[in-house]
Amino acid sequence: MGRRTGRDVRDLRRVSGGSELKEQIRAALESTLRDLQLEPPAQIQLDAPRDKRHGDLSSNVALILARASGLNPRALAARIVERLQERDDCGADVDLAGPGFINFRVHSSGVSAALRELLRTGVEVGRCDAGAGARVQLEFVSANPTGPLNVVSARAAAYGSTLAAMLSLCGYEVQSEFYVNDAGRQIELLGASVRARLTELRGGAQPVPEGGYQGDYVREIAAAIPGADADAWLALPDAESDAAFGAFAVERMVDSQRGNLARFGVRYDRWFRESELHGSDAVSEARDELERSGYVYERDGALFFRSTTWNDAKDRVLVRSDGTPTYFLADAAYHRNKHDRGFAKVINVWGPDHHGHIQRMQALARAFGYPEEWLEVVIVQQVNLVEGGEKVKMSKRAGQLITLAELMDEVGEDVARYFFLMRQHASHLDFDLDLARRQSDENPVYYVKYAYARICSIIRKAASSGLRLRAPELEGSGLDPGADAPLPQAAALERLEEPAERELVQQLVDYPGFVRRAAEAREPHRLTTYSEELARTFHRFYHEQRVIQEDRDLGLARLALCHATRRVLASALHLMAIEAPQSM
RNA sequence: GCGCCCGUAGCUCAGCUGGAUAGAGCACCAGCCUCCGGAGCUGGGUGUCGGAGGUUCGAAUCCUCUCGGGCGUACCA
Repeated sequence: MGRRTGRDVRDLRRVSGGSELKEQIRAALESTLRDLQLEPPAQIQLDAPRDKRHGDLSSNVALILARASGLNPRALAARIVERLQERDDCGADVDLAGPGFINFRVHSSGVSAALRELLRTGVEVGRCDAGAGARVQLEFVSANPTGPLNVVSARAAAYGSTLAAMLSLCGYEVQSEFYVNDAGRQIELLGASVRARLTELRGGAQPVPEGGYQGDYVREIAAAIPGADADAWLALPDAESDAAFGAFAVERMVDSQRGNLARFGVRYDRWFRESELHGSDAVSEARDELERSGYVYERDGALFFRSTTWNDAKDRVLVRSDGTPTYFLADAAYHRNKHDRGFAKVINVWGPDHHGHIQRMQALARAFGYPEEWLEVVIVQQVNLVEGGEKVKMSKRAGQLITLAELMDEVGEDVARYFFLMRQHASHLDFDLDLARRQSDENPVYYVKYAYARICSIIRKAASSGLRLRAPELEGSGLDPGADAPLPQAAALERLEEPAERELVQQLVDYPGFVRRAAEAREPHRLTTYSEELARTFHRFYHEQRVIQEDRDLGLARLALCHATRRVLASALHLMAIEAPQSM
């Protein structure tokens, strides 16, 4: 898989992203520009304006080309509009507005054709081939197996799993991975802590070591050790004993983390053990390769990596003066391993405490000779739980952590996922526990779910009064797939002319491109915004127009609109791993 | 000190990689159920987009500086 330049990506977008309608207008516009002896810009901007009065699509070409053409933007736009109006291949009414925008109001035949296209695309709305099968690895959470998952890990889990689903829908071959740090000093400490608690359980007295783990879960682990094993491990010399207890504890913790993540709707393609690297030659190979690269030197008996070559604040230690490898070297080996596995791109989702590590990691990738865009690091910012208007104090040492499991017990999986996804990942998140607990209209998750349930209800109701459409994706869903009535022809859908209907159609048609842009920007939170807006438009449509009514053709057209909305909402909720309820 | 992130309505935040009069929710007020689900809809008002420069037809968005807040800055992981 070769490097993909920005240009390649743009070209792909044009092929796969835009609706036919948009491409038709784009083509007409390009051709008009050539008629006027103007070179069309590399990428003609043609977007839906915020304000509906400006039409369905709007282009800024006149503003862009004004300088080159020697005309002021408005005059140039006027000439372009004039030419466009003479053509009949545009499928839209054209007019000039503002400082030189060219606005298109798509004919209703075009709108209905777009809707029909969406309804015909099969079960997977929003699927496109922007990724062209490129292999992407997405690593997220990767919390140490030394304690339960906290809320930042939970946020990263919601973020990462949703992004993975989005990329996958956009044609990338995604592998999700959890890196388990099951080696090193922290594991020894965990083992020693468990051993201390076990001794305590047996009536002895042994303090938890300096810097060890204090939480109750350590006692629980100790209590779960089979007696015979415990006897044997206690008899070992200290270092080996710690290691034995540590290994047991790690397995317990990983199982628990895996279980909680699964409950949270997150499953990984692979759980990668750091110990796997140490057990093979991977670590020493990474070290050798770095030494060959020449970006390595020895000082004070330790081996340093010259990461300052790539703007890191200081050089980093690879091997300590006592001869033991650092976590950083293991990480080097890990990323080398990722590269060897053939990923075209690797995305690491890290917590806020790791943002200082980005430079050195990028430096490593550079030293290994990987392309600049190969490694992408995303930081998911911290989470404040807010209750009664105040931040909940969380102290790791006192064991007063709110865990993912507790959060799910408290507010439910769907609410938790949605709340974590509501905010941009780079922003600190205030998680309002009071609001999250409320199962009411104030809680935005239910707003979206309610819209979905309402649509399902309408579909049921319509079927019982003889109004039904063929909708194969509803097989086995409990909703009537209505095998007898085919999808209305575009002509029938043309009757969807009310403002609420047109707006709904346009939001629906925009969905595939929206998902793709959100995926490429690594911003899954946009799905929540989109879902809420779509739900709002649907509710308005529902209040303004009746689906089930005398005029059967109009009823079928509106029912088709309901089906399309249902599919898109289902897709968005599915990407977020949130249940779409048929009733609530 | 250095680095990263964030400053948008009273509060919590959107703003889809530069577009037209900056938008939602919450909170407050007033309306809407003989009718497909009222967990809904409709109206009512809020802004020096932290500040100052710059880039250009056009800036919340890009660049520089600056002021606040947060986090990070281990031969820990």
